[in-house]
Amino acid sequence: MLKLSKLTDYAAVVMAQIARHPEQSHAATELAEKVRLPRPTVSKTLKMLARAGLLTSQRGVQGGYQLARSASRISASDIIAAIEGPIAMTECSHADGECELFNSCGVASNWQRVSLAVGTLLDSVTLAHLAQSNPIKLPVQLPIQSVTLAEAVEVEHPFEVEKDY
Amino acid sequence: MLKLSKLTDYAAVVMAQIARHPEQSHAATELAEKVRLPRPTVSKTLKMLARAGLLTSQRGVQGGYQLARSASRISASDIIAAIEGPIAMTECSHADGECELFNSCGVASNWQRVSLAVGTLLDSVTLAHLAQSNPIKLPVQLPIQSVTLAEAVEVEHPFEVEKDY
DNA sequence: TGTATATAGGACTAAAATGGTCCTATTATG
DNA sequence: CATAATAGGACCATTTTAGTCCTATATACA
Repeated sequence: MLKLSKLTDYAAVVMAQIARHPEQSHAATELAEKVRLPRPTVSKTLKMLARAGLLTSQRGVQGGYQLARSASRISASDIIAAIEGPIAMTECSHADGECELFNSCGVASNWQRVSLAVGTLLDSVTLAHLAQSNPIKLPVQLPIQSVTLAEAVEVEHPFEVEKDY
Repeated sequence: MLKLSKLTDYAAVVMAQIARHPEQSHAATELAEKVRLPRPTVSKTLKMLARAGLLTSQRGVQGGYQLARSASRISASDIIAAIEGPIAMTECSHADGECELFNSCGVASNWQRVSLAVGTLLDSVTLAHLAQSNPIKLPVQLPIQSVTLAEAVEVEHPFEVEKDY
């Protein structure tokens, strides 16, 4: 499914909620009510987001959470990474690969490129985008051009993958 | 992590192996040795791929698996979907949403757009791309322009998300 | 026609990840 | 000093995933 975890989903919802009132401080209890999710769970995601540096926190009376920077400077991948760790589609996607099958694999480097492309895409989506509840539908030019991929035409010749069709 | 399951990873490796010799039929045992993975597991993924229509199978002596269509007509999302089901980043990404929080959520429609964009990206990557073991690094223009997203500039004004920064 | 070689389908188990709750600090306000 | 908030982490139940294995079915060919 290539699915985000529920907690990541909650995180996005909560972040969006905060982004809509960035000037004030938001307590876990308040946010839980707003997004209609159990308080302990909301609290847990808030802690994770704060530890990742996306939220600042204030303890004590009148405390709570605020965005650490503007919503347009927080990306979807920031939020995902805060909850699930770095975005990597495969085991070997991250640099310090310890997959002993790396050599016999044959697709590793290309999966890494795909992973990179997905990462770039998710970088380009901001919390400001997500928080907008009544979106204007405008095409957005994504900076995918910077991601390199093998060219299909070149592949087919050496391996003759097209022959059987 | 937004990670693919191991089986999906195996599936990609096995498909790539087959794609490199598309004219011949490949038995599970042979493929398992080539990719150095346990036979039952490889067998399982092959069955899934066949059931999804990406491979054709032949039983009996001299039987085995072949690509159902050319490698350039099989996409990464085909492979992912064969193992993990349809690509959907969030619970509510697929049409028949039954998330009771949909209304209070506030980010649903935009996550759906992001999910769509990731799907489009994965559609544009073919097995021919993946199978190429020594990739030529060429920029590829992805058809992401067709995916609509909320415009950040428009978001910031109504909710004043930029004010606090 | 029988035997060997394949895949098909699904049951089953063990291990890991996830979701969710709760408890005990710590910090800040007034 | 009491109250209200976050910090950190322990803990458990549930679900998902990985992996194996068994039985049935189909095909080739001697």
